[in-house]
Amino acid sequence: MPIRVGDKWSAMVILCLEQGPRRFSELRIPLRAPTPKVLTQTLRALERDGLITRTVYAEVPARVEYELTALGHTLLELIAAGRRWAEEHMPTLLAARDAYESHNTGTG
Amino acid sequence: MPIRVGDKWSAMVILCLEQGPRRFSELRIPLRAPTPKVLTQTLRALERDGLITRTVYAEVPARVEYELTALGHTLLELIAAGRRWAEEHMPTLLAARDAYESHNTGTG
DNA sequence: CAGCATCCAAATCGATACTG
DNA sequence: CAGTATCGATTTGGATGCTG
Repeated sequence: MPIRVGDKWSAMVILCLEQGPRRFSELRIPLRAPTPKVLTQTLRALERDGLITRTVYAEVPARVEYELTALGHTLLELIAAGRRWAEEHMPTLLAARDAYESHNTGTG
Repeated sequence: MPIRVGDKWSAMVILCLEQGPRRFSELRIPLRAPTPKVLTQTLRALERDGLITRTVYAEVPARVEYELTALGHTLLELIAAGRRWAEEHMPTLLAARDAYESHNTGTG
Protein backbone atom coordinates (compact mmCIF):
# COMPACT_ATOMS: atom_id res chain seq x y z
CA MET A 1 0.00 0.00 0.00
CA PRO A 2 2.21 2.85 -1.31
CA ILE A 3 1.83 6.49 -0.43
CA ARG A 4 0.05 7.67 -3.57
CA VAL A 5 2.42 10.40 -4.62
CA GLY A 6 4.14 8.70 -7.50
CA ASP A 7 0.88 7.78 -9.19
CA LYS A 8 -0.61 9.56 -12.13
CA TRP A 9 -2.91 12.01 -10.36
CA SER A 10 -2.01 12.56 -6.70
CA ALA A 11 0.85 14.97 -7.27
CA MET A 12 -1.27 16.98 -9.69
CA VAL A 13 -4.16 17.16 -7.24
CA ILE A 14 -1.88 18.35 -4.47
CA LEU A 15 -0.43 20.93 -6.82
CA CYS A 16 -3.93 22.09 -7.73
CA LEU A 17 -4.66 22.64 -4.05
CA GLU A 18 -1.55 24.70 -3.51
CA GLN A 19 -3.34 28.03 -3.78
CA GLY A 20 -6.27 27.12 -1.58
CA PRO A 21 -9.41 24.94 -1.29
CA ARG A 22 -10.91 23.58 -4.47
CA ARG A 23 -14.20 21.87 -5.27
CA PHE A 24 -14.52 18.46 -6.84
CA SER A 25 -15.41 19.85 -10.25
CA GLU A 26 -12.72 22.50 -10.05
CA LEU A 27 -10.15 19.76 -9.76
CA ARG A 28 -11.39 18.01 -12.88
CA ILE A 29 -10.79 20.94 -15.19
CA PRO A 30 -7.05 21.64 -15.00
CA LEU A 31 -6.13 17.98 -14.62
CA ARG A 32 -6.83 16.79 -18.14
CA ALA A 33 -10.14 15.68 -16.72
CA PRO A 34 -9.78 12.34 -14.97
CA THR A 35 -13.06 10.48 -14.67
CA PRO A 36 -15.00 11.09 -11.44
CA LYS A 37 -14.15 7.58 -10.27
CA VAL A 38 -10.43 8.06 -10.64
CA LEU A 39 -10.52 11.51 -9.09
CA THR A 40 -12.55 10.20 -6.16
CA GLN A 41 -10.09 7.34 -5.64
CA THR A 42 -7.19 9.76 -5.61
CA LEU A 43 -8.96 12.15 -3.28
CA ARG A 44 -9.96 9.39 -0.88
CA ALA A 45 -6.44 7.99 -0.72
CA LEU A 46 -5.05 11.45 -0.09
CA GLU A 47 -7.63 12.06 2.61
CA ARG A 48 -6.96 8.71 4.19
CA ASP A 49 -3.27 9.55 4.48
CA GLY A 50 -4.04 12.88 6.09
CA LEU A 51 -2.73 14.92 3.17
CA ILE A 52 -6.00 16.67 2.38
CA THR A 53 -9.28 17.36 4.15
CA ARG A 54 -12.74 16.93 2.74
CA THR A 55 -15.41 19.40 3.81
CA VAL A 56 -19.06 18.97 2.88
CA TYR A 57 -21.30 22.04 2.85
CA ALA A 58 -25.00 21.33 3.25
CA GLU A 59 -26.05 23.60 0.41
CA VAL A 60 -28.03 23.24 -2.76
CA PRO A 61 -26.52 22.31 -5.06
CA ALA A 62 -24.10 20.21 -3.05
CA ARG A 63 -20.69 21.67 -2.40
CA VAL A 64 -17.59 19.79 -1.27
CA GLU A 65 -14.21 21.37 -0.83
CA TYR A 66 -10.81 19.78 -0.61
CA GLU A 67 -7.90 21.46 1.08
CA LEU A 68 -4.31 20.61 1.90
CA THR A 69 -3.45 19.74 5.50
CA ALA A 70 -0.17 20.78 7.12
CA LEU A 71 1.19 17.39 6.11
CA GLY A 72 0.01 17.94 2.56
CA HIS A 73 1.83 21.24 2.46
CA THR A 74 5.12 19.56 3.37
CA LEU A 75 4.63 17.34 0.37
CA LEU A 76 4.30 20.41 -1.83
CA GLU A 77 7.98 21.18 -1.36
CA LEU A 78 8.93 17.68 -2.44
CA ILE A 79 6.81 17.95 -5.56
CA ALA A 80 8.35 21.32 -6.33
CA ALA A 81 11.77 19.69 -6.11
CA GLY A 82 10.63 17.09 -8.62
CA ARG A 83 9.40 19.78 -10.96
CA ARG A 84 12.65 21.67 -10.70
CA TRP A 85 14.53 18.48 -11.53
CA ALA A 86 12.33 17.92 -14.56
CA GLU A 87 12.73 21.49 -15.75
CA GLU A 88 16.47 21.27 -15.47
CA HIS A 89 17.19 17.75 -16.68
CA MET A 90 14.29 16.75 -18.88
CA PRO A 91 15.94 18.02 -22.06
CA THR A 92 19.00 15.87 -21.35
CA LEU A 93 16.85 12.87 -20.60
CA LEU A 94 14.78 13.33 -23.72
CA ALA A 95 17.91 13.69 -25.82
CA ALA A 96 19.29 10.45 -24.38
CA ARG A 97 16.00 8.72 -25.08
CA ASP A 98 16.01 10.00 -28.60
CA ALA A 99 19.56 8.80 -29.19
CA TYR A 100 18.65 5.39 -27.75
CA GLU A 101 15.66 5.07 -30.05
CA SER A 102 17.57 6.06 -33.18
CA HIS A 103 20.20 3.41 -32.57
CA ASN A 104 17.37 0.92 -32.87
CA THR A 105 15.43 2.39 -35.79
CA GLY A 106 18.07 4.43 -37.59
CA THR A 107 21.03 2.10 -37.85
CA GLY A 108 19.44 -1.28 -37.20
CA MET B 1 5.79 7.30 -21.53
CA PRO B 2 6.67 8.47 -18.00
CA ILE B 3 10.19 8.81 -16.64
CA ARG B 4 10.32 5.60 -14.62
CA VAL B 5 11.20 7.07 -11.26
CA GLY B 6 7.87 6.75 -9.55
CA ASP B 7 7.56 3.06 -10.32
CA LYS B 8 8.26 0.27 -7.92
CA TRP B 9 11.86 -0.52 -8.80
CA SER B 10 13.62 2.34 -10.57
CA ALA B 11 14.28 4.45 -7.51
CA MET B 12 15.58 1.41 -5.65
CA VAL B 13 17.89 0.46 -8.49
CA ILE B 14 19.29 3.99 -8.66
CA LEU B 15 19.79 3.94 -4.93
CA CYS B 16 21.60 0.60 -5.19
CA LEU B 17 23.98 2.13 -7.69
CA GLU B 18 24.78 5.09 -5.47
CA GLN B 19 28.02 3.63 -4.15
CA GLY B 20 29.34 2.47 -7.50
CA PRO B 21 28.85 -0.05 -10.34
CA ARG B 22 26.84 -3.17 -9.64
CA ARG B 23 26.28 -6.39 -11.53
CA PHE B 24 22.93 -7.73 -12.58
CA SER B 25 22.82 -10.36 -9.87
CA GLU B 26 24.08 -7.90 -7.27
CA LEU B 27 21.03 -5.77 -7.92
CA ARG B 28 18.66 -8.64 -7.37
CA ILE B 29 19.75 -9.34 -3.81
CA PRO B 30 19.06 -6.14 -1.89
CA LEU B 31 15.92 -5.33 -3.86
CA ARG B 32 13.62 -7.99 -2.43
CA ALA B 33 14.54 -9.97 -5.52
CA PRO B 34 12.51 -8.82 -8.50
CA THR B 35 12.33 -11.42 -11.26
CA PRO B 36 15.00 -11.12 -13.96
CA LYS B 37 12.39 -9.90 -16.41
CA VAL B 38 11.24 -7.04 -14.22
CA LEU B 39 14.79 -6.06 -13.33
CA THR B 40 15.80 -6.10 -16.99
CA GLN B 41 12.82 -3.93 -17.93
CA THR B 42 13.73 -1.43 -15.25
CA LEU B 43 17.40 -1.42 -16.22
CA ARG B 44 16.61 -0.99 -19.91
CA ALA B 45 14.25 1.91 -19.28
CA LEU B 46 16.84 3.59 -17.06
CA GLU B 47 19.51 3.06 -19.69
CA ARG B 48 17.25 4.38 -22.42
CA ASP B 49 16.72 7.59 -20.48
CA GLY B 50 20.45 8.06 -19.99
CA LEU B 51 20.28 7.52 -16.22
CA ILE B 52 22.54 4.48 -16.13
CA THR B 53 25.11 2.83 -18.40
CA ARG B 54 25.39 -0.84 -19.23
CA THR B 55 28.85 -2.28 -19.72
CA VAL B 56 29.44 -5.82 -20.95
CA TYR B 57 32.75 -7.51 -20.14
CA ALA B 58 33.72 -10.34 -22.46
CA GLU B 59 34.65 -12.70 -19.67
CA VAL B 60 33.67 -16.17 -18.58
CA PRO B 61 31.33 -16.32 -16.91
CA ALA B 62 29.62 -13.29 -18.42
CA ARG B 63 29.84 -10.04 -16.51
CA VAL B 64 27.68 -6.96 -16.99
CA GLU B 65 27.91 -3.88 -14.87
CA TYR B 66 25.47 -1.04 -14.41
CA GLU B 67 26.54 2.41 -13.30
CA LEU B 68 24.92 5.76 -12.76
CA THR B 69 25.53 8.49 -15.32
CA ALA B 70 25.91 12.14 -14.37
CA LEU B 71 22.21 12.53 -15.04
CA GLY B 72 21.47 9.56 -12.83
CA HIS B 73 23.44 11.14 -10.04
CA THR B 74 21.31 14.27 -10.15
CA LEU B 75 18.30 12.05 -9.61
CA LEU B 76 19.94 10.65 -6.49
CA GLU B 77 19.47 13.96 -4.75
CA LEU B 78 15.80 13.98 -5.59
CA ILE B 79 15.35 10.47 -4.25
CA ALA B 80 17.21 11.42 -1.10
CA ALA B 81 14.77 14.30 -0.65
CA GLY B 82 11.92 11.83 -0.92
CA ARG B 83 13.51 9.58 1.65
CA ARG B 84 14.02 12.48 4.03
CA TRP B 85 10.37 13.40 3.63
CA ALA B 86 9.34 9.83 4.38
CA GLU B 87 11.59 9.62 7.41
CA GLU B 88 10.21 12.82 8.80
CA HIS B 89 6.52 12.56 7.94
CA MET B 90 5.77 8.88 7.54
CA PRO B 91 4.79 8.43 11.20
CA THR B 92 2.24 11.25 10.87
CA LEU B 93 0.92 9.80 7.65
CA LEU B 94 0.65 6.32 9.11
CA ALA B 95 -1.14 7.67 12.16
CA ALA B 96 -3.64 9.48 9.93
CA ARG B 97 -4.15 6.32 7.92
CA ASP B 98 -4.69 4.34 11.06
CA ALA B 99 -7.24 6.83 12.35
CA TYR B 100 -9.04 6.78 9.01
CA GLU B 101 -9.22 3.00 9.01
CA SER B 102 -10.54 2.75 12.56
CA HIS B 103 -13.37 5.16 11.82
CA ASN B 104 -14.51 2.62 9.26
CA THR B 105 -14.00 -0.60 11.20
CA GLY B 106 -14.30 0.67 14.76
CA THR B 107 -17.42 2.82 14.72
CA GLY B 108 -19.06 1.95 11.43
C1' DC C 1 -22.78 19.42 -8.13
C1' DA C 2 -20.66 15.39 -6.18
C1' DG C 3 -20.24 10.67 -6.19
C1' DC C 4 -21.13 5.53 -6.85
C1' DA C 5 -21.62 1.02 -9.73
C1' DT C 6 -20.36 -1.74 -13.44
C1' DC C 7 -17.67 -3.15 -17.13
C1' DC C 8 -13.30 -2.60 -19.62
C1' DA C 9 -8.31 -1.39 -21.23
C1' DA C 10 -3.59 -0.75 -20.21
C1' DA C 11 0.50 -0.94 -17.51
C1' DT C 12 3.24 -3.36 -13.92
C1' DC C 13 4.69 -6.97 -11.31
C1' DG C 14 5.51 -11.74 -10.91
C1' DA C 15 6.36 -17.18 -11.44
C1' DT C 16 8.29 -20.60 -14.37
C1' DA C 17 11.12 -22.43 -17.84
C1' DC C 18 14.80 -21.99 -21.10
C1' DT C 19 19.23 -20.05 -23.70
C1' DG C 20 24.16 -18.00 -24.74
C1' DC D 1 26.24 -15.16 -14.87
C1' DA D 2 22.96 -12.59 -17.52
C1' DG D 3 19.56 -12.53 -19.70
C1' DT D 4 14.91 -14.00 -22.98
C1' DA D 5 10.07 -16.01 -23.64
C1' DT D 6 5.58 -17.10 -22.13
C1' DC D 7 1.62 -16.96 -19.16
C1' DG D 8 -0.87 -15.02 -15.33
C1' DA D 9 -2.17 -12.02 -11.12
C1' DT D 10 -2.53 -7.43 -9.55
C1' DT D 11 -2.94 -2.60 -9.88
C1' DT D 12 -4.27 1.59 -12.08
C1' DG D 13 -6.66 4.37 -15.28
C1' DG D 14 -10.85 4.97 -18.04
C1' DA D 15 -15.84 5.00 -20.33
C1' DT D 16 -20.67 4.92 -19.42
C1' DG D 17 -24.75 5.30 -16.88
C1' DC D 18 -27.28 6.29 -12.57
C1' DT D 19 -28.37 8.50 -7.83
C1' DG D 20 -28.87 12.04 -3.79
